[in-house]
Amino acid sequence: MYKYAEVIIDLVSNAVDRPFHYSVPSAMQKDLKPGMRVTVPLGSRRTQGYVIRLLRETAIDSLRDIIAITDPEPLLTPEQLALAHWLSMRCYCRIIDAIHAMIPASFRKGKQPGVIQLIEATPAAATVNLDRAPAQREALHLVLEKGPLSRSELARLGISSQIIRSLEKKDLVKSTAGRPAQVKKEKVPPSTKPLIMRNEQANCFEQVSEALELPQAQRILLHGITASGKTEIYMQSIAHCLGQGRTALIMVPEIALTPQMIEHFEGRFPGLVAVIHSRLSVAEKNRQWQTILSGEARVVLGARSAVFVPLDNIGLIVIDEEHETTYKQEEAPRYHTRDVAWWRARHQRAVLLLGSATPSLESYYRALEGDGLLLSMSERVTPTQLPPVTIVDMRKELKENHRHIFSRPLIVELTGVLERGEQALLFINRRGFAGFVLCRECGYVVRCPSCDVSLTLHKDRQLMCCHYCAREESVPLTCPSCGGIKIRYFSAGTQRVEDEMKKLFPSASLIRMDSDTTSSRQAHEHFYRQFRDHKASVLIGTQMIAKGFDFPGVTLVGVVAADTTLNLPDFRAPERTFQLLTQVAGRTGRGPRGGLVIVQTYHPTHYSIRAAAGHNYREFFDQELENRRQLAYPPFSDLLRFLFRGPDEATVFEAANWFTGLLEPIAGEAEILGPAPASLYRIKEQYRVQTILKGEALTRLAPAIKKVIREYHSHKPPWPTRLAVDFNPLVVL
DNA sequence: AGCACGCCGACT
DNA sequence: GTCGGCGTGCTC
Repeated sequence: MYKYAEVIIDLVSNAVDRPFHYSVPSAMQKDLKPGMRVTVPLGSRRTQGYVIRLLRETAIDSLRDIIAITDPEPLLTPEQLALAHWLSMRCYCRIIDAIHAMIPASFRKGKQPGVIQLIEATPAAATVNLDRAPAQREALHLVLEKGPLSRSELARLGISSQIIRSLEKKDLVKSTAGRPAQVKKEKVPPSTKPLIMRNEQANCFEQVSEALELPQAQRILLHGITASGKTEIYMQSIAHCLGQGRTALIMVPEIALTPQMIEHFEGRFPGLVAVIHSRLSVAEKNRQWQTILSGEARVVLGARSAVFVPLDNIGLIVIDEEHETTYKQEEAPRYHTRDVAWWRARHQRAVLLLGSATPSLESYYRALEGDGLLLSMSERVTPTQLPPVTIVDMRKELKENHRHIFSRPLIVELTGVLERGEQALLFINRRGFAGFVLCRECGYVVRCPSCDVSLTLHKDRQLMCCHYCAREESVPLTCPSCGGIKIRYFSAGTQRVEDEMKKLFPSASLIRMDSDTTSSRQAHEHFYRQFRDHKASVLIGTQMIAKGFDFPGVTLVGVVAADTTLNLPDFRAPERTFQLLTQVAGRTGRGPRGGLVIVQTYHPTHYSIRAAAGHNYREFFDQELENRRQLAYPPFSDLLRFLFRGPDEATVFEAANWFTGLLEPIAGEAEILGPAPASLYRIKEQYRVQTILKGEALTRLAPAIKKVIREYHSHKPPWPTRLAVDFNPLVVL
């Protein structure tokens, strides 16, 4: 018998980030299982905790008893417990942070929904004589007749909970965890049939099927250009996997999880799909979770957080658009969905299928090196060509005295599109009107007083807005520095593009989509429909229009300023630019009239832009890989970022220096960069200083690093400086 | 995270 | 003399 339990306290604090041992009262020993939630004494009060392990013995002498078991069933599966431990080592997070990532927040407060107590008769009930307790006899009779009943059902039949308790005491009934009957969905989307695949597609599917038949975990990268039919391969692979009696987990970027997308899957696998994402209501999330726990759901479709769902017997994990940055969680636990998925694939001997038109450098390099399978598709499903891309050199435009934010070629093409009644997308990766406001006489730039960035002009509200802390200031009429009146607005945003469109083409109907106009999912849906139904001819937007807008009516895509992303001081800027341009370019040329892409840039010869224009992933990859090799950046190394932030500049540096000193003796071959001010040195009144550890296979250092982090947190007096640790961060700003 | 313990200022 | 301020330290 296990007399002791290892418990993780449900408090988000570094001070209790370690297992605590408790003794299990003998009455509880038969019920307590790992993964269960319990009430335990801690100091002078009670807290919730999670049992991570049962123990036969312990070296701790001052043991206290577990007070109670919270739910009838474990909240965490054995796989999730193992995964939580791995996550805490990999992401340097508290174990409780890892645990919280696996359980919906609504489950954690109060009782576990979807699980109810069912009252069931014990074998002893058949022979017992209850003549002197008629109420109990009647209750027992009902339970024997009608099988397990919930307390509420018994209450409806006139059996009080007092009676049930008496029967429990006599061991004539016992309560077990059960689930209420399923609520059936009213609407079932029309079912869809598998499509006939092209040769190339069928070939890729064949290879995935073969991998599914193998007994070991397999890693496959499916590199297919936009519209090459990756989704159909996913669908048929899922079907194959279900045919083996296994389940499938499908990850998509949050933004792709539209009602159309969900219907698509539900239509193909009616009654088998559970959908998990952050915007579900509490009740809906509970319902979806329940279908997973009960085994009713065989396919789980979800965004990032769904990678932790307690789905058993997984045969296939798909990560669609695997390069997307939304797969990285930017708060603790700072995991990458791809890494967690690969862990689970290995654990369950499943196939991990990564799909993308522009794979991350890490994934493509890994596949090229022979770690896993690389499948490629270079043809579109419909026999349309990839659109020709014209690069416009904005320096030349300027030299020839054309100062407009739209180059002459773009104006010509826009005119044509509007005359022919076609549609255009205008992409600009900045919201607002102007990126910064500058005095032409003294060069003064209006900056946010709390953050280390310039303010963005929002002309509609006549305000300047900080895109980091949302602070708003009025627009100065005269320069606050020199009193000059020659104020200019630099680098255009979506509002400016809208303004200029209205001036140039007053009769054109426009839609602007950015986080200012399109904050809710409903707004997103609304604009999507409007544009699809040709209620507007030009759609102006940020990143959010780069994905999922597959309209045959679109014959022109204009990238107003390709340099916005390229100029970010981040080593992944070229990769992000290439991905974005490729994605935007893929929005056109889907109809019979073909399409055209115009990219405006001040860096017309940059390889990211040239390769995107030539639809040549390999050209981009080879060049970028060489750069990464030179600088020993990923995939040739791992990065570990320690970000210190706090309100006092000197203290933040002091903390960072002290911590970095602790790191030196354990760094080994790894290189220590910093401490240095982060590119965004100040956000919301907080100074930010970072130290970056760069080296091959940093995971080997994990235990030692974990110790250093521990020491930092236990140092007295505690630093008022917060430390965030990020393994292989995607953005280093 | 919370809560007790502890060691210094202004009060019924 | 005590009540209570919040810095410091601990919780199986």
